[in-house]
Amino acid sequence: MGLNSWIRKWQSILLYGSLMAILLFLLKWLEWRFIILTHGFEVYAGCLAIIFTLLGIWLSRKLFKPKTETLIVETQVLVKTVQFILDELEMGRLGLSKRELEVLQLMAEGLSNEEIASKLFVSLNTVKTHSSNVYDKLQVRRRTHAVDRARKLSLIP
Amino acid sequence: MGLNSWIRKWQSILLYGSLMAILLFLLKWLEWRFIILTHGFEVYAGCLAIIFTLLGIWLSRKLFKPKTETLIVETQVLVKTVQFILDELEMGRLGLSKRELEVLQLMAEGLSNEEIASKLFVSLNTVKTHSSNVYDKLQVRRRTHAVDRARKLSLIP
DNA sequence: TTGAAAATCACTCAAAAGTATGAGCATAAA
DNA sequence: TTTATGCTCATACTTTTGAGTGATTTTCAA
Repeated sequence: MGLNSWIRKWQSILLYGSLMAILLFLLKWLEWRFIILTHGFEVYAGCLAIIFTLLGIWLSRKLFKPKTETLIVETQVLVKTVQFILDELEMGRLGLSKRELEVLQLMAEGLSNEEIASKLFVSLNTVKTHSSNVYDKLQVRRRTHAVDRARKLSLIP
Repeated sequence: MGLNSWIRKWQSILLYGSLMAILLFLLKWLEWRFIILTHGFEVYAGCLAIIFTLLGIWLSRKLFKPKTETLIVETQVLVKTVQFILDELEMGRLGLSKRELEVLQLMAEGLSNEEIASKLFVSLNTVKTHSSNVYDKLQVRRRTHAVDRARKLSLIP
């Protein structure tokens, strides 16, 4: 509960307290004027009870705020992604290493393992190892499938 | 509001009414015994007021179900699926046949030639022929390269 | 400094992909 | 009717890719 509403709550309590006091005085005044003269004490007490019960109900409804239920509605917003943003979260989740991502990117550009090897200045076998690791981590068995999945996971543009 | 809860509500009201009556009798009894003898009438009325205010609060909280206020929070979810439109012009320029495009699309989804064959109900050799033709027309020598180029030419999503 | 993860490389075998060539069939256009 | 095109399939062969295993070096954080 925020400070503001806390203050408002106690302001309300003071206000209602004052109202109660005024009511009591009113009743006291009425007592001498009419009620006691014409009715018995029980009627007076009954009126008092009813009035303050109603006051209590009113007070309660003012003081205690209704429970708020948050309903989250997702609105889809179509956005033309001009710029590619790597999904670091997915990267972490899959445990893809930097080198493996590099190989994946070059694979996506259509390079053969041989071409990737010469581009990264490593041996063909190294590229094979990296790509195999990528396949394991993406749970696929072919490079085309790996590329497709990686694209859908925002690992490559 | 259901019938059941409606009955319960009026049951409650009767119950609380009875309780109020009992309380009044109790207070009346106490009045003669102690309170009036030792304290002034104002104190008695004050006690009455406080008790019935509390009773009212309690009553209110029991009777009136807390209204659940639904707070709708809208969160925007980015959807980057821009409607894909096949570049018919490029299709005509390259002379890709319908079947070849089909094979290309399935290739892009990461399917093997074998899988494409069974999906299209043709033989593996047929798929090989189609894919070879695709490579020729896209001027590439590998399926990953073909997929990359096709994507850039808006032949596939 | 030490231990774990990452990066590097090799070797083998198997599977998949790609090349080349030829051919049958259907259909639509010339 | 002839021709061209697309789709189908086959065989033979080469190249590339992928799986599995094992090993060494590098890097980086605890």
